[in-house]
Amino acid sequence: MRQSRTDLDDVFLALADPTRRAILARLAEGEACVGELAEPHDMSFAAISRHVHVLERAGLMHRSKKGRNIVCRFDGAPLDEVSAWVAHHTRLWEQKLDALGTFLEEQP
Amino acid sequence: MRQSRTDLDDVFLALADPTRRAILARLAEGEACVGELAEPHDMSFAAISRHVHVLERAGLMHRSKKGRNIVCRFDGAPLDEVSAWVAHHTRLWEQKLDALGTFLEEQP
DNA sequence: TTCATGTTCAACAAATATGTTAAATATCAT
DNA sequence: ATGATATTTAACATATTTGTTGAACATGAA
Repeated sequence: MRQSRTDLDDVFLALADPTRRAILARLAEGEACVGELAEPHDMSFAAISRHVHVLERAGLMHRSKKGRNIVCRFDGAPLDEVSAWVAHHTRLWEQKLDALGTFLEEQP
Repeated sequence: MRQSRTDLDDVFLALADPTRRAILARLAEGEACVGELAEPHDMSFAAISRHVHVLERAGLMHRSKKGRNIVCRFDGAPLDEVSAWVAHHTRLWEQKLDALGTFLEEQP
């Protein structure tokens, strides 16, 4: 029944969880392996591993093997789409508000 | 087990659905009642009504009664938080990339 | 080889999301 | 009052998320 997920769906969905945003915040500071990402969280390793997959599905990070670690690297590219969506709609809204204000001012 | 939802969770979650983004896009053009919002969607009225509630919970729109209609109005305020989060992390990431580039250039 | 480490995967449980239909509620028009 | 219109709510089904634990796998070290 559900429409297939778009890229933007995946990105917004990935960002809609505080643990995942924390992981991304950590990765924005520099690369880290899954173990390091898990460390600050009171949650099983496996759970973090899955959060990492959700972030990867959204394109917000990439993994690469390095010895027995998996190194994770932030990728901000999908955030551009988010920015664009938000900016576009914010602008539309503000224009409508301005138009309304002008209209009200012009009324006697 | 689940941590309580934050404002940002609600906003991102609300945005993570194409139907809801379409509703918001429509509202950014100007206010509309629930029936008008439902019209373009091949989905039951009740389903749209619930999407509207999700958007309202996120603070992205407000409802007010007008006769037998419920008028919905866009509110872009929560998008500022989204913008701020995205901008902050994009900036961090770019700084790290720049720093890495500089480091690589300085290597023999 | 053997053992510890880092990570994923499978199986499961509980919570949440998403949609449906039908009944309930409120308002406007006759 | 009666009936049509606009919206919500309840009851239900299904799918998805999110977490847990324990087994599986790959790699590096002894």
